[in-house]
Amino acid sequence: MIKRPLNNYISVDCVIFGYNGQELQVLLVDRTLTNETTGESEFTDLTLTGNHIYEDETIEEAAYRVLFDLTGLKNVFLDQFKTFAHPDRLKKENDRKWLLHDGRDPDKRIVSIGYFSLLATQNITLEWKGRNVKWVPVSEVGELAFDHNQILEEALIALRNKIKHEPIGFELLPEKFSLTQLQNIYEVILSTELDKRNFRKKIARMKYLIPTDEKQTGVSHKPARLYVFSREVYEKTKKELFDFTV
Amino acid sequence: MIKRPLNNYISVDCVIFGYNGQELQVLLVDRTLTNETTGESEFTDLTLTGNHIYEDETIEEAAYRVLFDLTGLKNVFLDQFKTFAHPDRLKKENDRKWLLHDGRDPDKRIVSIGYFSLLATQNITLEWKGRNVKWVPVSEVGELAFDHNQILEEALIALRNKIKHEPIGFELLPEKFSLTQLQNIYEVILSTELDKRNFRKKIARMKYLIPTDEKQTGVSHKPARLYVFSREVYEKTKKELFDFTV
DNA sequence: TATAGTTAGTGTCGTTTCTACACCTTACCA
DNA sequence: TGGTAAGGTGTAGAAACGACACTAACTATA
Repeated sequence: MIKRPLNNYISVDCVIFGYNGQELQVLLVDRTLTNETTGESEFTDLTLTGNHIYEDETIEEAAYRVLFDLTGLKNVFLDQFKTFAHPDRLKKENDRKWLLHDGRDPDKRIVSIGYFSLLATQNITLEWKGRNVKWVPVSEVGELAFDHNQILEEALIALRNKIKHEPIGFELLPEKFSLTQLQNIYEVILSTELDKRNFRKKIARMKYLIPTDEKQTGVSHKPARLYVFSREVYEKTKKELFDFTV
Repeated sequence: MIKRPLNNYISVDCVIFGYNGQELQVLLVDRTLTNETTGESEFTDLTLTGNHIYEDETIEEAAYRVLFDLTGLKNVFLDQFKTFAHPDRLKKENDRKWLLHDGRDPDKRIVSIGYFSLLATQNITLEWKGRNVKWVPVSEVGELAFDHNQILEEALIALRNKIKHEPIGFELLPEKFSLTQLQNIYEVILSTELDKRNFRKKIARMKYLIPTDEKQTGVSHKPARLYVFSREVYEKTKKELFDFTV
């Protein structure tokens, strides 16, 4: 394998959202600093999935690479939402220790470009760069490493804004999904409750959400009809809105 | 004056929009490379207003600094919209020459964080860092330096998206403005035509656009009533939308 | 001082969308 | 075959939308 030269002052952080049928989740990675002489853990906490980029790589390619390494998937929803470069963003005590241990200069300023991603699968690699990976409900996220709480917060803001105006909810669902699943996505992300009948009337107007002949299987109640999203129809029928919020 | 250390791999580029009553404009800066031996100009073109940041400065502070240097204003609308870091973004021939002449390494990769700004004044400094500054109608912008055409394009996309959902149009107008002025802003930015009566009905529903008792002066026709935007009212009355575009 | 020129400002009607609200249907399972 | 659990549907009143044309107010100038 050929080593490609790293650019060590640019990184991407990917806020990877998932949905388990109940809650919005985010993918986090264990960070444990082991004292080399005693072998004991100095601290352990969690980070977002981030990565440096290669010198000849675009930031978007780097973000897709992170996603591919975690999931094996290539066509994943990905959106650059904000960039973080505060001079103190890596300067908490544990962060400095971690960087030093990793052979990096904790005083060096690193720009991190934030992407958020919506995954339709819970199937992720369990180990990434030798570290454990897991889903954590967004509501249960505690204190994260670096400025990752802030990055997560901004990712949520970007997600909520985007989902209000663009059809992206089903990126968190399998290709074929039920309207109840979709409604739940909106309810969870926007912390709101929606009326089932009104929601369905709205969906019926969106010609790009197309009912199939298939139904749910393996449920112990009336199975729901499954829908698919058609990007072609969406691109054809979308119109521009002018409606700054009252 | 104390020299603060520069961070030479992070920069901000500010896409500064203005409105002259007719068109959307963007602020551009002359870039002329003078051959040191012959004294002749090797090329001349235009750039956006960008700047490196100081080592202890946040990127937002740097963007505000650029705006302040150009306008003397401090409370200007500013929005971080996208970050540009393509490996080849500074590698056009003229760009390499310019960087070399400036004592910088053209092979070094520089991340640029894009901000767009809306200015309510046409009063700008005429010279900035020894370079001429001028307003150019967006429709008449030719080929710019570096990747600045792309940055401008993305800024326009961000502006159009934002203005559809958030009340920011009047950031391009004086504190007190007429509804016709406001309508023109929307028409120009969204390349659309709006019905005057329907526009005004919509405005009437937005309680944060408040009519004053004042009228235009110095116009040779019926003077229009002036309105002001109230941020307090806006923050109180805004509600969340859920309406992904049909 | 009357008039021409210019922009401001306003109402209605038919259509679409919004909101609130309750019951029957379908399938599985015990 | 009856209980359980979610799926799926319609209506009516209110609000917003889009299309459409005339009068009002002010200035300049003849």
